[in-house]
Amino acid sequence: MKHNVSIPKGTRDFTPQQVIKRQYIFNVLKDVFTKYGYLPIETPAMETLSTLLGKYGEEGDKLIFRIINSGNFFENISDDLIKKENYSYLLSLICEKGLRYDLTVPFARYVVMHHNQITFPFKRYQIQPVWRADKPQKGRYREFYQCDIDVIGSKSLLNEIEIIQISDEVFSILNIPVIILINHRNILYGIAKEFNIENNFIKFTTILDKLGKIDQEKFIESLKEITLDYKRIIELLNIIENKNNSEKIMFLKDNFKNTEMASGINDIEFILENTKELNLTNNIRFEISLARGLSYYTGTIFEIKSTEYNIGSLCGGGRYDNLTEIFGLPGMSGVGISFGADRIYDIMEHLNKFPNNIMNSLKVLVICMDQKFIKYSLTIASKLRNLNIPVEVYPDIDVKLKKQLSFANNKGYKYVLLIGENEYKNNAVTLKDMYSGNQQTLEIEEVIKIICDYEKH
RNA sequence: GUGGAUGUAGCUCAGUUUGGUUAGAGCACCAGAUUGUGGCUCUGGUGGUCGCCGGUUCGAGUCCGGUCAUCCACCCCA
Repeated sequence: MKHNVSIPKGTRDFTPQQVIKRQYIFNVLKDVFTKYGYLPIETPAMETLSTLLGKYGEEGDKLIFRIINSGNFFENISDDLIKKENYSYLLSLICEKGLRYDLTVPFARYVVMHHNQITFPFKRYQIQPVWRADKPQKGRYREFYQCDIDVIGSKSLLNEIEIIQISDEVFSILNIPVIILINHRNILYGIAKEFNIENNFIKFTTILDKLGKIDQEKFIESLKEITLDYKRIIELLNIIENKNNSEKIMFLKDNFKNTEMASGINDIEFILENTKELNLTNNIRFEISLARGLSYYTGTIFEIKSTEYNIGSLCGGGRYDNLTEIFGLPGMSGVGISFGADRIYDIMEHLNKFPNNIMNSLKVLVICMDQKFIKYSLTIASKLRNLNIPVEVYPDIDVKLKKQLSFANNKGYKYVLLIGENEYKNNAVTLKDMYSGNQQTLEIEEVIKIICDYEKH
């Protein structure tokens, strides 16, 4: 039978196995976040467009899913308006909401709306799906989960350090080797200023971001578009590329004397210095080509990548000074990072990083072989459940035993309890170990003991 | 938005180069070998408008045109 059903492009269903694995990732994240004093919040799937638009740059605005108004939204639209072909204005009349694009902007909105109930500095974590109307491909979905932590109301660089520490801890628990990339907007700005291209700053950063990703010729081509001085920039980048963190810092200090550069370097130096003795599992690299597209970042910026599998970045974040100002609350500096749970999942699946015992929640299947023993079977199942042992009772009594055992086998059950005439008469059950194939008829107390013993190791 | 690839059974895919009886395989499913015993093995079976529309032809899964969908890369990003 051909059934013609589908789900929207870029979205996915998750099987029980996948959900369990995903929950494992979420739980690791929650545990670490909680350990550092972060509290959970949740915000609605949709926000008003005035909250969302203009925060993610021109490209980002295009990728926001819009929700059409309910009811007869054409009611107030005259033919004249349609003839004028001002589509963006028309759109604004029939569409006032959109699906959230990330968790940082809704968080900023949340802080503004709730600031009189919040004690600052406020540390929150948030694990929820976001939606982007991107073209899907490997590691890119239209619906995916972000797991954000942010600290707002504190300018201290200790927050940056803590974020690095948390990231390192998360990825060492998940057993994914990563490299933590950091940079600073002021350093980028300092470079731009030196070459008199502050006017083209955003463009400059997006070009810089492609260093090493596209071939040198194309890179030079795009640099030419914004400055005639491109040779010096190339020269500079080539010098910097092979240096280690402290050499890079020295070099920039010596060659750039503007105040922005000085403050950026100061921050990076402080962060690197104070993470040195934290025994981090993963390396931090100061990467001056790291730019990040989101226009709201103003200070440190982060990105985390796997060193074993290329699937884009696993985390991205940074410091933003003015995000809440747009919503009318100035002077609230914040810093945060977002963990891409779906990519973390993909990488763990691909590199086989999930712990083996992750699917072990299924323990006992009860098979009742005749209607007469239903009460007896249910009583035994209850006894086990009272001891917190997960038990499933096969519901269709008259299904062949062969099929029920095959069911147990396919679902990975460790134990099957068989209940029939013999067992009932002797007030016992037959315990079958599906792994070894052995079985014995025992009193219920003995069975419980065996199952509990197994549970312990 | 630009470029490349792929659509055949529930799933993974062969077959398309060179058109030719009834379109195959593995997995999954059902039945049996085994009426109170799963996995392994063996035997048999169910299951297809070959993405869709049109064209060429005596004849199209195969050739041509269009269309839709999916995947990959670029862009950007988690």
